[in-house]
Amino acid sequence: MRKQVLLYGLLGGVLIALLRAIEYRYLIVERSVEIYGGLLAAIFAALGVWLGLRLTRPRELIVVRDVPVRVEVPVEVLVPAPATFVRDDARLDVLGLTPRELEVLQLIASGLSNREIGESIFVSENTVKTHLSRVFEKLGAQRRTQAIEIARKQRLIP
Amino acid sequence: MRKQVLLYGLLGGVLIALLRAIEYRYLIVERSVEIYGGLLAAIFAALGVWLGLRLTRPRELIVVRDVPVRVEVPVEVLVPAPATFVRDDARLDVLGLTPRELEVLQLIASGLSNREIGESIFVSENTVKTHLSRVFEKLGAQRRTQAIEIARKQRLIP
DNA sequence: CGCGAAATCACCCGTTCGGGTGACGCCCGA
DNA sequence: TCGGGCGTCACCCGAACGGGTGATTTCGCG
Repeated sequence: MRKQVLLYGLLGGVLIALLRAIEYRYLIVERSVEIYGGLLAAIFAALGVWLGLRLTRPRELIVVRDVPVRVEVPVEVLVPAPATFVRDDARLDVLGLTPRELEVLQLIASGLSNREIGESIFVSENTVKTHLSRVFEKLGAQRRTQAIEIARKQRLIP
Repeated sequence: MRKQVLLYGLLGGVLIALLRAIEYRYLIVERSVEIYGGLLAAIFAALGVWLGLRLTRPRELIVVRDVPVRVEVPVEVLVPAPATFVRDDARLDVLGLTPRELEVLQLIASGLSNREIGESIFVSENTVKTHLSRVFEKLGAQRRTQAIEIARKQRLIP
């Protein structure tokens, strides 16, 4: 943060110096308003581009990561804010995915095994397998990883 | 597309006219270089902001969907382009993932089986399994779906 | 030169997954 | 009231997967 303030200050100083230089030269070389005007325009256009991008770029969030075993200290990292996910319900409809099927689809995408899914939604592992079979059939997938990828591309899951 | 060309052309004309006007006024009101320089600067800064935003805003794509059997007419939908993915190389380094390991990780995320991965990168299925074992170990995953989810959260893969 | 990291491959073994089949209860709309 | 969709569960079987061990080659770094 402080670095940014310094940067802006420095930039301002440079610009002022630049303007002085331009004005000074103008006093020496007569009738060159067009040249220096153009130069000025170009400089500020570039500045505008930079500034516009800088001010409107996606905000960044501080994210505390899931800490794996081998790391002792929690790590904080700047991450661009993700675009909000909007599920394609129309797509869901044409595929004919039922709510339950979508649910297990989301759960396999989160990395759970069939057994874990069964425990988390209180059904037997066999039931989970049945749901998944239908999901695979409807999505045209042979593996769960493939189903996840397909569903993601179709915007059924984040 | 043609509309944009026209727009830009029009804009250019306006700018030229503006410059002429400024210069003209300069001939009348003496010693006001600073004022008109500032004006010029402000105008082009604003132009720069607008242009920067215009040129770098996320494109929208026309997506032709995979058409399932039950739909008679192909559907086209405007979808905001996803924010460009930036891999967290630092994170990659901390975890100690080798390039080859990252490669197979990306391939399982795309839904391929071990055999298919082996065929696509011209190594044996056993080699793929070895790479994957190390990936799981380094990511702390038990399943490939879990590895995918973890890697995604850590911004190692899109 | 030697050492270690990376990449490659093989084998074994147990678990998980996917496909197929069959069955039962519930509920909603024709 | 009857059919069909949905959700639930079970069993079998073959394929895929994951874990473990061991081995070889190559390459860069000290």
